Amino acid sequence: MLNKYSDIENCPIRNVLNHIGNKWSMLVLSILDEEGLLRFNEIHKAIGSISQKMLSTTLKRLESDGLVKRKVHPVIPPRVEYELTKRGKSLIPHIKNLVGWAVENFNDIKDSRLKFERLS
Amino acid sequence: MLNKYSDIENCPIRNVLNHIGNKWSMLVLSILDEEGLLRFNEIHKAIGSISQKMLSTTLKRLESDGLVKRKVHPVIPPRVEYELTKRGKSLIPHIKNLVGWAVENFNDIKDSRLKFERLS
DNA sequence: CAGAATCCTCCAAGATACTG
DNA sequence: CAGTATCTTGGAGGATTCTG
Repeated sequence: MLNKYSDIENCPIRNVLNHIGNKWSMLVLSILDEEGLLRFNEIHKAIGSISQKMLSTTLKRLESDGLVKRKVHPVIPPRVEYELTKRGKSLIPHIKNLVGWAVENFNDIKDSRLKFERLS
Repeated sequence: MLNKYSDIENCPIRNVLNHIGNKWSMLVLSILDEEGLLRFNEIHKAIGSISQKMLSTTLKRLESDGLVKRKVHPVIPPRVEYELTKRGKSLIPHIKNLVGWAVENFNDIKDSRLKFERLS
């Protein structure tokens, strides 16, 4: 370990992103927070642009981290429902704060980007 | 726009991740917050494992978003210093909250993962 | 309905070498 | 010292097909 920032396995900053910093995780968590209990296809329709494979992968990762609970009803056709766990719910406020910051600052950031491009 | 979650350009959730959800941005922001004004090579050494190219790319993106200020001193050899802007500083508390959550929950998450793997 | 399996594309990220 | 300029690659993500 070179220093306190370079230890990938145990650096909390790095680990945050490896858990929820991928393309779909925060979006799925936010939807489950807003909509509550949802079936696979309901989440699928809510996002619209996600593929079945990526939704499946994302849900599996969130389930393995204990952020989402998967309930299988043994009926035909299958009925599988997803909802946030207690741990998942505890993450929601932080996501909302981040989203709130992004909403507040997005226009200014877009302006900064335009200025930056004109100077390049 | 299919619904409120699927509009990639204007969805704040998606935009948060596109800005700071890449591999190095949050780490660089955190280091600049803790260490204050730093030269290019000082950041490079602080992280250790990042390549010059990725550090350059990351700093440029943060600068273009107005999160980091770049000061060039016209001397030889070159001296370039980086520090957080006001906007960059306003993001720090949210990052810290997220990191705090990750630190608190990381052991439990690792346990969940092990259990999940044993059942698969 | 809820996915698994397969194949494919593309780009973030890395390695290396060079420079004002 | 503080970067570019190229080249390369692993793997996230996507498209399509199949199934209990």
